[in-house]
Amino acid sequence: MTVSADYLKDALETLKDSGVRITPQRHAILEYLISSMTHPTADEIYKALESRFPNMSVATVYNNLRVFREVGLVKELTYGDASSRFDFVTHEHYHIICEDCGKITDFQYPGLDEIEQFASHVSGYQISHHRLEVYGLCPECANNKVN
Amino acid sequence: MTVSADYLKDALETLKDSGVRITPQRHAILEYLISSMTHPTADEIYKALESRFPNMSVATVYNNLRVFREVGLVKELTYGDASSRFDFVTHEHYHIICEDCGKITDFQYPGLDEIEQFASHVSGYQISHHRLEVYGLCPECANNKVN
DNA sequence: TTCTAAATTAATAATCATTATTAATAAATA
DNA sequence: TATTTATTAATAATGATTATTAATTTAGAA
Repeated sequence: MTVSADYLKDALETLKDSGVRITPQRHAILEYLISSMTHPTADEIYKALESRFPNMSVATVYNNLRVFREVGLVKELTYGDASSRFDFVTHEHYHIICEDCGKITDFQYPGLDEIEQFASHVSGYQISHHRLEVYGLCPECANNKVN
Repeated sequence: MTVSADYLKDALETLKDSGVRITPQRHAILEYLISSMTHPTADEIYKALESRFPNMSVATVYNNLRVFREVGLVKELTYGDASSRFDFVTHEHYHIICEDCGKITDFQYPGLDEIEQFASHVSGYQISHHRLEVYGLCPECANNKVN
């Protein structure tokens, strides 16, 4: 079983291999992304690290999230709302999003390759990947609705 | 087989039933959404109607797209890029998006209810709907890559 | 028809996430 | 050590979308 520490170790390795310098800011952003399971926005990361890096700029967070995206360490999630969320890439998974509180829950589901093949067949596209999200009410919010 | 004219007729009916006034601007925006198969942005709609409505404001386009969304006539599509795209709602379908030119092609695929049930089961969420997109290269762009 | 209230529009200002710019700093390498 | 390069921080700029507000249009009552 891979734990957080290993994810971080592997991520730093990936950066090193890609010729990207490992700065204290990058280390902290990565650490936060891995430890928090909340798919945070850039601003949330910024605020979370404010006490440790009082001088860090929001732009630095954005810049490094872009760097991480480019080397494949994070995925940018864009839903209808204002800002992007960032997800540390571990294994393939999908998201269930609560329409009330915005919480994002991971789940795995196998075998959607079939859809890609079908799409390729009917459209003539060369498929590279797909994106799937499920929307609904999380148990807490569903419960609140009842009361 | 339902044709464009019928879609428009039904859409106007929906507006009427919802107590939403049918203004010339709304008529034109709807007409454009239905006729163009390009999933346009608000700005594209604005520019397309500029000659017929020289005084129309961009805000009017946004306002009315929101009204249409609220009565269920259009869906707002948010991808990674800058601006939302708007899709007139006819039958359920999915999108294949070209990663090169941004073209959006519709396709239909049955029976993804199973995923919703699975997601509900593992997460405890009350599922309302899902969203799926497939990404790749359209035939034209794939061809250009070769040359 | 005329009057009144409500809805809609147009113009414009405001907001807010993200990106660009640039000077200062830190790190890698010669 | 000297020099080049990457990175940061601060800030300005951008651009999509929303809010505000006054003017206009429409629907329905009198």
